[in-house]
Amino acid sequence: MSHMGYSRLMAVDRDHVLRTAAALLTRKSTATMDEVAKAAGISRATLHRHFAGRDALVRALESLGIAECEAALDAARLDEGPAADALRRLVRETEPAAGLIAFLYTENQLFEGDERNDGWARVDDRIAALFRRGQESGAFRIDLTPAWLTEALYGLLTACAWAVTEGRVAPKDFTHMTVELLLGGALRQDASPREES
Amino acid sequence: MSHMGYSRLMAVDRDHVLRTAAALLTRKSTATMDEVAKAAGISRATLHRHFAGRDALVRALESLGIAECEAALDAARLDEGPAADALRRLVRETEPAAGLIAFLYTENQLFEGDERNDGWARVDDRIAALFRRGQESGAFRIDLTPAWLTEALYGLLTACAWAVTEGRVAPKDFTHMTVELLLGGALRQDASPREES
DNA sequence: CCACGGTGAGACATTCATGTCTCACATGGG
DNA sequence: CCCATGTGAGACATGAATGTCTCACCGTGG
Repeated sequence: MSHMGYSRLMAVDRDHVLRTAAALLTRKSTATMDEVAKAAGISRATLHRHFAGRDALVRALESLGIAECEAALDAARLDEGPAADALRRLVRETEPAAGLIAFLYTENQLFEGDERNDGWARVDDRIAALFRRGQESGAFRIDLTPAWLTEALYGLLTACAWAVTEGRVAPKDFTHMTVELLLGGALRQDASPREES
Repeated sequence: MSHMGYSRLMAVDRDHVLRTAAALLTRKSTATMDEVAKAAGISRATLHRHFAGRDALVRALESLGIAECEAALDAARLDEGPAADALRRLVRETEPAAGLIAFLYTENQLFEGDERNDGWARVDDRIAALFRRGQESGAFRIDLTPAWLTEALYGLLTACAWAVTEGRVAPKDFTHMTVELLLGGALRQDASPREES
């Protein structure tokens, strides 16, 4: 490990492969190992040298996703300032990883019987703690449990990531759409709605 | 077609098979045709007699899901009364089909290249029209587009359905958690939050 | 210059879900 | 009673994705 530079025939960058695979599997969750290798610009043999199999690749993606979530959690400084602002920062920091999170959130249904990566428990706990803090400070309503708000955050991130890829939401609106719906909901709060019908 | 009654060895009820398959695939989206047949109490041969293949089964489930959505849309009477109340009725009517919707919402990623069942366009339009009506009446905020609110509804239904199956949300709270988050968001509106930190 | 490590390409066997077929059997109607 | 229909069980072939292996090649470092 002296130069860190690499031509197209040098040692494969594990991180580059993982991020390429994440980008591909985000769009097509059933992509073949061959397609993943092609997307990363390497051969299937080399891909298999770095990740023993598809399971290992998905597990590595899971670890990457957890790491990115924790990095976003760190960068958002959830303990500082109003909980609502902390949540806004969290969503903003999470946006680059939203596609990967969407893939893992829907793929996790496959790991039902197996042992669950306990990294998710750590991430879930930190997010739930933010919602709990907001409830205790009086900023968040208490009839929605922190566990549900955490799941709702995952769900909205996933929905908005897909909506962006399908062109239903503009990429620049990702953070606004996600965080505003999660925080304020669809109802207007400022004005009294005029009755209809 | 005289009696419509059937013993356990008589003609298989297509609707029963579909609903059993929906319930199974909701929990395990990768279930094999053999597992689907076992769950429905029939043999794989019989299952294949009714649905030419897995694709045909998923398509039939898609049609069932669209039909249930349209039935819920009809029952919710979206044109009557305040839009917020109409949305509450819609979520309540949709709850029984939430698992199936969750399966289709995540499985639809697989039908990217193929032709899309235009039934979803009808459902999407009716839901988006509800949100638009709410915006025009002044009840819903206008910075969240109807298309995004529609996607968010799907996403929250899916997230809440999964949260219920995983025990993170009580089944009886399904409608409340979903509709209250979608309408009101996480923030308290009545009281001014006391500042923290 | 040469040996070594990492890679690409391809062949090959394996596994698994699927699609298809046959046969035996139970039920219900004529 | 006997036949038609629909079913269950199982065998079989197919296709796709995967896992494993070999071989040739290239660049690096000695």
